[in-house]
Amino acid sequence: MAFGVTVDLVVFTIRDDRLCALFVRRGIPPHRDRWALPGGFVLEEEGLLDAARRELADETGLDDLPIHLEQLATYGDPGRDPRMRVVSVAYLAFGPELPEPEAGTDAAEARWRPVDEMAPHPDQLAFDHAQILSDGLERARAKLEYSPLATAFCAEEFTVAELRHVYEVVWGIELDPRNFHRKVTGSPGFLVPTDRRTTRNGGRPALLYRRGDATVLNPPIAR
Amino acid sequence: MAFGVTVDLVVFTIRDDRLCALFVRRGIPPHRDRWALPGGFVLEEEGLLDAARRELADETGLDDLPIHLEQLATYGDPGRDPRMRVVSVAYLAFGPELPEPEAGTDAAEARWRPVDEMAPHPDQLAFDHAQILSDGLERARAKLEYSPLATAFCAEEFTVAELRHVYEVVWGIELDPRNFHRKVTGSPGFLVPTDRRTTRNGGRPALLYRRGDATVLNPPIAR
DNA sequence: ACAATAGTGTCTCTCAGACAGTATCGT
DNA sequence: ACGATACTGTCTGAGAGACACTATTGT
Repeated sequence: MAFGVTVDLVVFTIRDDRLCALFVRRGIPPHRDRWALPGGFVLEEEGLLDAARRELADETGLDDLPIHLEQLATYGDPGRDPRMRVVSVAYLAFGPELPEPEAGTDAAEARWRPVDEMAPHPDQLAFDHAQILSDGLERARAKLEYSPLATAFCAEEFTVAELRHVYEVVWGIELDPRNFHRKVTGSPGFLVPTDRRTTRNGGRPALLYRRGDATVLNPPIAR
Repeated sequence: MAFGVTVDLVVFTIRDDRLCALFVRRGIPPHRDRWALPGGFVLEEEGLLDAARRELADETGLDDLPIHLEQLATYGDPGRDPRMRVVSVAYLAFGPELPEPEAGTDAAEARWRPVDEMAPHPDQLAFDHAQILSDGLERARAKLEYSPLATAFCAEEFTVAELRHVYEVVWGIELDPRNFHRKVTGSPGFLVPTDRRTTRNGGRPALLYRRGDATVLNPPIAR
C-alpha cells in the first residue's frame, strides 16, 4: 500500500500557427529516448498543485510565468510504470507563446512539439502519456467553448483577431472574423477593452483587450 | 515519498424528490462520529476505477448495480489526513433510487442524506469531504446540460416526466413539461422509445424510453 | 363528467450564421 | 490609390420559451 505519486504536465502553447505541447526526451530507462510529458515525483510536504508549479518552472526554466494551471485527471493503472506502483496526477497548463525550454535535470532534451505530430503516434510516447495528451487535448477544446480559457494563450493585452486565432488553431477550423468579433465583445465579462490600439497585425488599428473576470461564457462560443 | 492512496465516492441518487448522497458515520478516529464519504485504500494490484467499484459494492451491499461511475478529481493536500500523507482520488457515481445501504465493515452507519442538508454544513464532514461533495455537485449539475447523465438516475425504462423530475431535483428549479418533452425527444440519440406505456404517474399513459447511445447532447438542455 | 398527466401546435423573440458595407491604418 | 485588417449593420433561418389545445387514462 505504498505508492509513488507523480505529477505530469500537459503544457499547451501556440507557436507558428500550431498548437504545441511540451515534451522531454527521456534520458533514463524505462522508455529511454522516447518522448514523455514533463513531470516528476511529488515531495513529502508538497501539495499537488505546488508540485505541478514546481515542475513547470523547472522544465520551462522560468519562474513566474503567466500560466493557467488546472488539474486534468489521475492515472493509476497497475503496471503503467514498470518500476513501481505509481499514481500520476496530470495537470493541464496553457500559456502565451513561450520560450524554447531549457533541458531539465534528468531530461536529455526538452522541446515544443506540435500536437498533431505527436497525437497520431501514441507508441512514440512513454508510459500512458499518449492517453494523457489525448485527454488534455479534448479538455482544452471543450473548455474553449464555455470558458475564457482562450485568453490564457494570449499575452496580457491582445486583439480580437489574436483571440480568434487561438480558437482557429486549437479547433483546427476557420471562423468568420465578423461574427466572432460580435460574439466575444458581446459576451459579458469575457473581454475588457483598453484604450490602446495596435497595428501589429496590419490593416486598421485594432483595439487591445484584457481578460475580464468571467469564469464561464454564456452563451458559449460555438464551434 | 511513500503515499497512501485512497478512493472516495460521491454517490448521488434521488429519493423522495431530493438529491441525496451516500455518507458513512465514522466509527474510528480521526473525525470519529462525523459523516464522511464512503471510500478506502486502493489495493496493491488494483486499478483506481476497480477500487472505486469495489468500495461502491461494499458500501451499498449490492454487487452488480446499474451505476455510472466517473473520476471526479484528486485531493492531496499535505495534512488533509492527520495520520499520514494520503492522496485521494474522488469518483462520482449516479444511480436510480437505491436501497438503504448496509453498514460497512469499519463504518458505524451508512445512510442516504439529502445534499441540501449536508452541503451547507461543511464542518460536519470529515477531512476535506465537504469540498469533494461540493465539487461533485457542481460537476453533476453541469453535466446534466450537455450529457445524457440524467438517464443514469432513472431505471432502465422511464418516462419523459421521470427524466424531467431528475433535472428539476438536481437543478432545484421547475421546467416547462411541454417544452422539455419536445427538447429531449428531439435530441438525437438521447432517448430511444420503446413500444410500452405506463400509467404509474397517473393521467394519460406515457411512453417508456431507454437511454440512447449519445454521449453528448447537442443542443444542450438549457438550465 | 372530471381531474390529471401526455403530447402537439403555434406564436414570438433571440441569436447564430452569412455577408454587404464602412472605417482606418501601412505602403 | 490600394490592399489589408477592424468593425458595424442587416437579413434570414433555427431554436427557446410561453402557452393554447387535444388525447387518454383512473375515479
